[in-house]
Amino acid sequence: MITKKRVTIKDVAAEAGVSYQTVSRVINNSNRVTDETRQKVTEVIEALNFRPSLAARNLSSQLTNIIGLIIPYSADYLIRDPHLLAQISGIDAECSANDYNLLLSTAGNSASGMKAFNRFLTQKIADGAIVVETADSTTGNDLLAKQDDPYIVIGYDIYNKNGYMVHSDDRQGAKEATLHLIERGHQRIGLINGPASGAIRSTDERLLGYKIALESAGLSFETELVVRGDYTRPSGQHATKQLLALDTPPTAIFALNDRMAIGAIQTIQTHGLTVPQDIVVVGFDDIPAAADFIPSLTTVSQPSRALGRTAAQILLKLIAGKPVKDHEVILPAKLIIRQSS
Amino acid sequence: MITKKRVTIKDVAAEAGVSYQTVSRVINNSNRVTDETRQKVTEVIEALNFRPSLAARNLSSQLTNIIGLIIPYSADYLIRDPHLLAQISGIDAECSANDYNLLLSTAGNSASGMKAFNRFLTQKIADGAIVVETADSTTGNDLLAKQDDPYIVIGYDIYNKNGYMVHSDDRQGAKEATLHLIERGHQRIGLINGPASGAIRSTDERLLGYKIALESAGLSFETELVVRGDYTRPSGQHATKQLLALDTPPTAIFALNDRMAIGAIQTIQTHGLTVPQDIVVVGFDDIPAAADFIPSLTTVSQPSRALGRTAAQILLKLIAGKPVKDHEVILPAKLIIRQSS
DNA sequence: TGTTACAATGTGAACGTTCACATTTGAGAT
DNA sequence: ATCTCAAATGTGAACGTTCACATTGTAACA
Repeated sequence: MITKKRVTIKDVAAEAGVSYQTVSRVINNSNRVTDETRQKVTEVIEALNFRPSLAARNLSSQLTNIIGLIIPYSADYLIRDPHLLAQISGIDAECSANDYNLLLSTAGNSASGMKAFNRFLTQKIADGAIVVETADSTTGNDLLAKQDDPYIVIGYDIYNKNGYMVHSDDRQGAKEATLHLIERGHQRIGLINGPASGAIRSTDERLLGYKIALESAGLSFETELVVRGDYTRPSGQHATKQLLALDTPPTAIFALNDRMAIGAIQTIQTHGLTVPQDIVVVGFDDIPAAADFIPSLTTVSQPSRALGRTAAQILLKLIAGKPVKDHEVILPAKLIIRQSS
Repeated sequence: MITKKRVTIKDVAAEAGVSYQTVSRVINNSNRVTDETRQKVTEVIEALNFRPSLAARNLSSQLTNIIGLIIPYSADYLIRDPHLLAQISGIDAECSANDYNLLLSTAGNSASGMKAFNRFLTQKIADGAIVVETADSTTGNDLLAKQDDPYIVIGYDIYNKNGYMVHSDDRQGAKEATLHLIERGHQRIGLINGPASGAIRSTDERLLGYKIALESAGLSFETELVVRGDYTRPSGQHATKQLLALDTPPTAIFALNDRMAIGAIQTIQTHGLTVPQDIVVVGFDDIPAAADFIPSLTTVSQPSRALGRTAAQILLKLIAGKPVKDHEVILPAKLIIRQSS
């Protein structure tokens, strides 16, 4: 380890011939300093290569200027989620703009994952936290509700009635997608569902959107047209086989995520049918592959980056003690029509 | 802001009837404490909901227990890079295991991006940094070389001769991919190259691997078979059109990344040809879409997670002042044979 | 029974900054 | 020339922990 003695605010002060407090004012851009003094101090800072100690600042100011980003994904899941980076990007943009740093804390179900999570919770390491809600997030979130620091969930905070959350309008997105299919004349619309109801709020919301659309069009909801999947491509393939095996197969399939939708298209093609000529397919999420796939996939795009940005904005307000009126912010999802429909 | 007074080590000490140093020993798992004392203190910590102040710890210990992750991507690029999350995941795993926190700092070319980067550089915010080298990383890395804290580059550190770097064996991966095609009997192998030579080391390495493979098989390197792309899918399509327009078109195409390979397949199909029957295609990267695409894409997989993990391991050694012998660690890339070849 | 040695615990100082307040400086009004 | 007031700058204390060293307690030994 380099044991070179650290350059402190006092070293700078001595060299510049001012008091340390003046140096402090300079590095904090306080306006209570003459331009002349500021100039001189700045030069010395440059010359001595002085870097203020964040730790000392934090200790003194009682703030860390760090926002924790808690991602309760297992590593594999994390890699596969295209939203996540977009969300992070939005969060990061907002944090950067406000001189906040972003501390990443993935917290899987593994021991080491929970360790990171615990460390985050048990140490005053950040001024607040953004939690990304996922299918995997069975543990941990409930713990968050108990501690003092403000936090906000991207997704649905099912553990804290008074919590803050930001999510996209899954219901409206699914409704639009379904209406889009109905408008194209489809009456029997198969739905590839997510895992068991209640586990993931977004799944329920999307399903609800589907139902509402049917209802508003005067179509009946038919149980046989709803097949369960688990958000993986193979499950989409499997579900599609079931749908195609029906006495009257659907003429359109709405998969609750893109990966399953791609699986659906593949299975349809395997059966000698063409998309969109024979069967139309719509997905949800707008993953990068959706645009690249042939046929390109009609899907519902979530405003991932905006979600991240909004979550960060609200959290920063909470940290600053400013009032935040809405506990739940819902951003609109957007239907993107491509070749598959 | 909640202004509740903070519970400190001294509050715990008073309550438990011991000195604050003893409390410190307990929270640091020092073995110089009786089980009895430890128990009592632990109970009080629990009861008072004491959380040690990271800032105070850092200030005292002169370490932050934070590793900075600098990602010089622009936001859009960041979202599209499937490696990145895998790398982060590996880094995070290693950090977690060693009680280190991971601070994210994306640093694009934008003003706000550079701001984050500067903040990182000008404040003692982390004990060390991991820099992800990218096509975008034209600025910034050179600055890193000038400062004291240890850092390591995932990719090729072209700014610092004495720097540390970890990357996958692009050359060997490309060589294997090319040999794979040669073994299948292909003599004319088109190559969809990356942007201008010299800009990205990995591109050069991959191209070199291609050349070496040709040479080792006694095949000549033909300039007309090498077409420039820019790592986007459309550029792959465009390049493929050029290759197919040759008097003697190649029977195999090796694209230096998957996105261009997918573009190549699409163009080949548009021309009424089939993959792999008429033309064989190989990519590089193994993005998620590579496995989903039809035909699934033969490609070279980078050990992204291992890269992250290794980088973190080395950085932690550097921070601890332990000797690190190799300045450049190269992890093997792996050819994944799928339908497209 | 006194000495030794080491384990357990306690005390003062230090880490580098910001905060709250005190002091100095200088320009304008009298 | 003196006074006033605000702007500029300076000083002591505090933030909560760890480090280095000091003290106490206790078991093992001669």
